[in-house]
Amino acid sequence: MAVTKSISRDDVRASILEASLSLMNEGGLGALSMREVARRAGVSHQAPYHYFTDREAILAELAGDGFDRLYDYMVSAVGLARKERAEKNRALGEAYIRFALNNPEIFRLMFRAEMCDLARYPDAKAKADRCFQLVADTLGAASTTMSASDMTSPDLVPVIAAWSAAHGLATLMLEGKLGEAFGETLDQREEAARRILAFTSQQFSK
Amino acid sequence: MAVTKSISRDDVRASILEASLSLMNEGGLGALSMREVARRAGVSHQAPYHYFTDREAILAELAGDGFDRLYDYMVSAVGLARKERAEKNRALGEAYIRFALNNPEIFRLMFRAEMCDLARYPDAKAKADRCFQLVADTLGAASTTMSASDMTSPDLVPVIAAWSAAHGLATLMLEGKLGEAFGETLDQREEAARRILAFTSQQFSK
DNA sequence: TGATTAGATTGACAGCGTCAAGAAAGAACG
DNA sequence: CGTTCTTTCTTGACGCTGTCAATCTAATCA
Repeated sequence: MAVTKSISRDDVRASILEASLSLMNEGGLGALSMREVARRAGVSHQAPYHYFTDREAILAELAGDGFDRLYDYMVSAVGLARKERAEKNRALGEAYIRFALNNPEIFRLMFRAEMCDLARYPDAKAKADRCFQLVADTLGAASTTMSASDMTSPDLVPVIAAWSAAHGLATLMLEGKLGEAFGETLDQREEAARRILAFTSQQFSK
Repeated sequence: MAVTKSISRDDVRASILEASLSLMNEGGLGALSMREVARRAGVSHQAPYHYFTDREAILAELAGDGFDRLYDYMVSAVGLARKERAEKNRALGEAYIRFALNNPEIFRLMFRAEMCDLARYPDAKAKADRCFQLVADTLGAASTTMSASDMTSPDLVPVIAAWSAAHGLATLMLEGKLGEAFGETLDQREEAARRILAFTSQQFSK
């Protein structure tokens, strides 16, 4: 078995994903077309179909990567935070919003049901669930584990309430619904989000 | 001037909008194509361009209608609520979420920046601003008026925090991120949202 | 009536996602 | 070595999209 193939299978696959990502970040989700991806990756317009069954499969992979990165954001933020529960919660929310503001297109992709039906892509779904579990574990009380199928549990009400607050703020800022006076640079916007999130977590800390 | 024209200009315009709306509600935003709209409205594929400059103009009009209906939802809910401020706030949030769950596609359209750039459609923007103003006036303290360009005001922090909580809950439910165990029928989902919102508004009522 | 003009239609173009068939290149085996 | 088989990739095609351009229709006005 040759140690070095000139161009390995994985290389092509990686370059397709890389092209997809850069395309999405440059021109938004709408700019991500199979043909343009192929063009950027330097392959024929049909080659991506040998690695992904269809467009949605690429989106699912990108979304999965996004959830992995969101997980890292949150884990490291919570780890760095002071040990008080309120501080952990605030750090979690801040990380969530920081991720959204710094990766707007991926964040949109991750949270739009019609983009990729996660039920059809178990790998991506597992990565998403891992994030939600982290949110629930961090925000939730000492309660051991709560599966996603246990969402009706009353214990989850505060968790979902707090998660919603962070998610809504991220979404509204991302879509520019809070007015541009809210800040033009990324730093200003992050700072504004921090102020609002501080108020929210203070209220939620009874 | 004839009182009855067989088919008036406004009729065609209205039927185009109606076709767009039903198409969107049936197959989602992705199913809304200019050509299919024209087909449904019974006109040539180019006729819509005599009434709307492009696809985005139709979306802007639909979004504007959506903001009008959201406004009505909220005004009537707040009017019916008991007169305590906390009750008004809860009613506002409930109306917001009820609108989202009952009009998912329009709600998505209204809050996705890339769908239609409201800056380019002043009419729709005015209708959106009217909604946001109502939210601010209802949630906000006695403070008189706060323009959208005054978003940096500290007075708005609690307003945005509460709005974010409702918007995030609506979004997460709409996109199925809270698990299907959360309720399959619309009534179940509305009831679940009510529970969570009750918790949130309780926390925000100090 | 005939001229003008606004409204609506048909036709064309480039781009899209994806199915289908064929080419190219490498491995397996006589 | 030649032959066959399999995996990898390309080319070509189809029907769809949004939109520009030119044409046709029908109503208005002199």
